[in-house]
Amino acid sequence: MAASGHVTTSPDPARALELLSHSPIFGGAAPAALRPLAALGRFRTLRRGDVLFRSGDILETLFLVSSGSVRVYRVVRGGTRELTLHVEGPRQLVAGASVFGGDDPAPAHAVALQTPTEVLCLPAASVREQVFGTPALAAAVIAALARRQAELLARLEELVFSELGERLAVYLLDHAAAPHALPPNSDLAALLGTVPELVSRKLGEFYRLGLIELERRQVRVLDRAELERLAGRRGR
Amino acid sequence: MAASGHVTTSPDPARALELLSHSPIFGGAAPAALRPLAALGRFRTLRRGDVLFRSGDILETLFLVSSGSVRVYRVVRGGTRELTLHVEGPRQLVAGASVFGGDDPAPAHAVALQTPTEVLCLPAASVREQVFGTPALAAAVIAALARRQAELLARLEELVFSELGERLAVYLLDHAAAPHALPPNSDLAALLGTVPELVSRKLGEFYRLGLIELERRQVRVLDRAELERLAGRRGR
DNA sequence: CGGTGAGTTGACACCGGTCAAAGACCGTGG
DNA sequence: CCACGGTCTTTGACCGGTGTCAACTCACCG
Repeated sequence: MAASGHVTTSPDPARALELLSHSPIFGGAAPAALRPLAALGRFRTLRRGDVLFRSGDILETLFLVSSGSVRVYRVVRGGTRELTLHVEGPRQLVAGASVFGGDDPAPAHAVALQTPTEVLCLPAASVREQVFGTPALAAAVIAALARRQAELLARLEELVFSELGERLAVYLLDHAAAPHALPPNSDLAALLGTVPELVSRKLGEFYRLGLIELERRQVRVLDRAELERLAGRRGR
Repeated sequence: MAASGHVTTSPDPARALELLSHSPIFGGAAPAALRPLAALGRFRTLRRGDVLFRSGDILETLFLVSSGSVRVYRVVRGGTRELTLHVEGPRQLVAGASVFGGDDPAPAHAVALQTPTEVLCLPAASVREQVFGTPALAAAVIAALARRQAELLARLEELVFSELGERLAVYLLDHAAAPHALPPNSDLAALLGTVPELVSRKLGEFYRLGLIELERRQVRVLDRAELERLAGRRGR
């Protein structure tokens, strides 16, 4: 199990302000509006696999990734399957919808993907107060939520209507521009909405077709044009 | 094609204010904050099938359903399939995310489901100005977007991980508490993310199992307990 | 009475998931 | 240095749900 008992957090208002003012959400606000938030922030350092929160938790904290990355996912089918909703990197928000959406419990789990991953923890109540009272911040948060919603919609459509080969091709084109270390098949499966066995099969198939090169989990795209065709940048 | 050339709109500040102040989104604001919006609103009356907007339109209008209902859906697979995202009834918002999410084009189509359907059209720029500057409104809009996001998430999970029988059972339990006129199978298919043939099969199956009664498109639930079991309100 | 559209039903193909077994890789400890 | 154990990956066999195509029925309407 991930270490959950003992966590280290530390304040650092200067770095917090730096991070806040460079994030897409809070960047639009005047430093004066951000200073009180920065003073309340606590940095927390995680290792790969460490749990940020669990589905069902009542969140009183908003997280802003400082370095590393955080994977947000749901566990379904009685725990037999996982679906990764998104992976957030530096300057991105985690748990935005939960914190602002009333006091509903979190709908997903969040764990660190890398060692180290550092997040800035902000108390929800203060964030809300500050955001609602600052038009520029309110606008930015609303825009961020709207964008996230559009992403979810695209993801929904992809998962429901396109088949595995297409989704994998999209992934490869998005992530493997340069030679790239492939995540474990179980992670890929969670991302693509399937199971590790099928990821293995499809990768093998792409390899046999000469579309990619596979060497000890390093992939390289060989036939970008064909992959894009498979990815469904097709004209029907 | 739906009549799109000629539309009638009319202002009615008193009714608009009434509608706004009773909607879940704007209800939290002081009447003083809503009056300027109400003055800018225009009511528009639609018949079944009339188009409110199309995917790709740049929306400069926010819609609030006054009566009737509006279906928001995406067309996929080169036009061969539709997926209904949600159906909004009175006092509900349509196009919220698009209006607040920047100047991206609308990601979905919207048409009226009933005759008549009346919507209040509000100019996006004014709405934004008013919302961002009023903390109570900003909070309500953010909460609404967050809730919508949670709904989308649940829908995604349902569509990806549960099978058709479960989804149909859920639909029947949600919509056919009392005897109820079933929509055309093509509409049901769009709602459930499948094709009319399969809806027909599953309905027939439920009928043969004695779970529902079917008489000229009127359904009645006979065995609620069994339907709920099928719907996956199952343990674990 | 013929035409049109929706609903129904059968045959069939295919994708995706499950289970099980075998192989590759990597660490630890003898 | 090698043997061992665990995890991840690969592969085969198999099954079931879903989508497609086509034929047929039925109701409604001119």
